[in-house]
Amino acid sequence: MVVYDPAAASQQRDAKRARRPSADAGAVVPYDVQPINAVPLKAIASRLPRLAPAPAVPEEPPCLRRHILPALGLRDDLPVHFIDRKRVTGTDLDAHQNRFRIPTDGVLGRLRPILTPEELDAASLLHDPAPRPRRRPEPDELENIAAGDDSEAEHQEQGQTARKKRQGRRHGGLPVRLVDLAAGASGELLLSRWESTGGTVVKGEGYMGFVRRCSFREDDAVEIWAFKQRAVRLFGAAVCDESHLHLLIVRRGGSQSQRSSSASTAHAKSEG
DNA sequence: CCACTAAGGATGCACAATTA
DNA sequence: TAATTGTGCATCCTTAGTGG
Repeated sequence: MVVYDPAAASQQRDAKRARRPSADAGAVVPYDVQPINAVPLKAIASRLPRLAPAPAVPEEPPCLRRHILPALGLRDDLPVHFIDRKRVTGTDLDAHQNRFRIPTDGVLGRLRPILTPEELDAASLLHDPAPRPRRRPEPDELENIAAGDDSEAEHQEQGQTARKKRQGRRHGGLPVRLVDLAAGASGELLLSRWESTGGTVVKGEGYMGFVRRCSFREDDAVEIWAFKQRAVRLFGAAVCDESHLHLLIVRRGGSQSQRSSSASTAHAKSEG
C-alpha cells in the first residue's frame, strides 16, 4: 500500500507530462477543463480563514481502486484526494436535517483546489462571502421583517423579542455522489456552502435513503475522500466521460469498539 | 376529476456550544 | 475572543388522503 500524496503525485504527473505529453492517460489534463491553476488560488488563500493544521493524509481505503472505482465505472488510476476526517453527528443522520456536513477546513483547503471555477461557483465556493455578523436585528429591521404580519406586530407590542426567521435562499449546489462501502453510491446530491454560516453540506432528496444503507453511524470517525473523472478525448474520440464529483465516506478506527465488527463486515461486503 | 387539507419532507437561518 | 461546529426550528414545498 502506498500512501497517496496528491502534491507528490501531481509533481510526478507534471514531470511525466513534460516528457511524454499524452502517454499517461491518467495524467492527461482533460481537454475541456481548465487546469487547476486557473483557480485564483493565491487570491483564495489570502482570504482563507485560519485553518487548523492539515491532518496527515491517511492511506487510501484498500479496496478503493480494486473495487469501488471499477464498480462506479471509473478509471482505477484516478487521482483520489483526502479531504478531511470528522465524527458523524446526529444531525448528519437526522431525517429532518437531510444533510451531511463537510468540515470547513477540508473543503477550503483540500476540496476547493481540485474543482474548476465552474464547479466552485455551483457549490458557492468560488467567492468567500463576507462573514455576516451575528446580531439581533434593530427594531426597525424587525418592523420590516414583520411587515404585513399582524401576529408579529402583536408580539412586538407585547415586548417580546420573537421574530420571524427569514426564509432561506435556495443555494442550489454542485452535483455530487456520496459513496459508502456498504451502501454504494448515492443518487445525485448537491454540495453547497451556505451563505449564512459558511458551512458546507451535502444535501438532497436521496440523502436519507443513502444514510439508511450506509455503514457509518452516529459518533463514528469517518474519512472523506474525493475523486472525479474528467472527460478525456483523444483525436476527437472520448476516452472517458466526465463523472460527478464523488465523495467517499469511509469509517476509520472509530471510538465505538462494538462497531468494528460491522465495519469489517461492510468492508468484507464491498470486497466480496 | 378537481379542490382542499393535513402531514411529512426539504431547506437553510439563528444561535448555543465548542475549539483554537 | 473569534471562528467553527452542532442543533433547533421556521418556512416552504410536495404528496397523499378526502369529499364533492
